[in-house]
Amino acid sequence: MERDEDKVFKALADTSRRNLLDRLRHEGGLTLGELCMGHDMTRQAVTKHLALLEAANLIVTRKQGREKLHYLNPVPISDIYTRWCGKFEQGRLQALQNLKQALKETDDDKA
Amino acid sequence: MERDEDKVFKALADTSRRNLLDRLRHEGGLTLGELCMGHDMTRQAVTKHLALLEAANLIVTRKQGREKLHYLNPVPISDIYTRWCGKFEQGRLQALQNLKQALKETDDDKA
DNA sequence: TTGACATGCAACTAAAAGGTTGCATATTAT
DNA sequence: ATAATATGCAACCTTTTAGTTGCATGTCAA
Repeated sequence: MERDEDKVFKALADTSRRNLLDRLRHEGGLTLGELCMGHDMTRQAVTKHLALLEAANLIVTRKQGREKLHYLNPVPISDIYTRWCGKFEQGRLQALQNLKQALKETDDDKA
Repeated sequence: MERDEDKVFKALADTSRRNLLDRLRHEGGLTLGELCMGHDMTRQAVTKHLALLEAANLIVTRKQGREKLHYLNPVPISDIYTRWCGKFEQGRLQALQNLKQALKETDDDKA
């Protein structure tokens, strides 16, 4: 079983895909052709990236005639953001405390 | 050139590594041996995961005798969290607006 | 209808990722 | 010293990923 969370993290792991998301965040409704411009890849490579992003529910598409329009769906990122990063944010102070303590003990060793 | 951001995203892309971070967030200073427990992998596999996490600066280590203690460093996640997710958070409403508009136009087509 | 345009699908290749086994090294305890 | 413990390093294997090329399909315009 592959969790959705995992799909999202994997989708975000590639620079090209993050760039695609950046562009769609800035301007929704771009076609495949438009998304291909300015990338050093073939159209098919971009298609695959978009497929992964769609599978992770990070983008949503709409067919209009022979064109396919792409929209960013920010919800999964927001979910990760609150659920996982938030979890880390809660543990952040504790973790920093651990680190500081560890460094302090290292100093004690030297002294 | 491989950016730090990329290392962090790639490090977060694996479930096992996220689990390791979870454990270190909950309890700092665990040794390699301790981190191996409860994982269906060899010690060497865990070592590799930890190496990636350390390269991404997500964990910090301290050598104590023959043991190696591991600590979560929450800073890079916090950076991503504010810089990249925050960027998306800013674009979130716009993106949702794009989506709603797109769906509306789809309805108009039907009507 | 015919040509041009936008996208879809499939087979293939190269490189990276995740994991293994085997052996080496360093530290602690007896 | 020696044995046990904790970790490090390297070669190797398998699967996944990122990309390619080639061809098919669907839509628009003349």
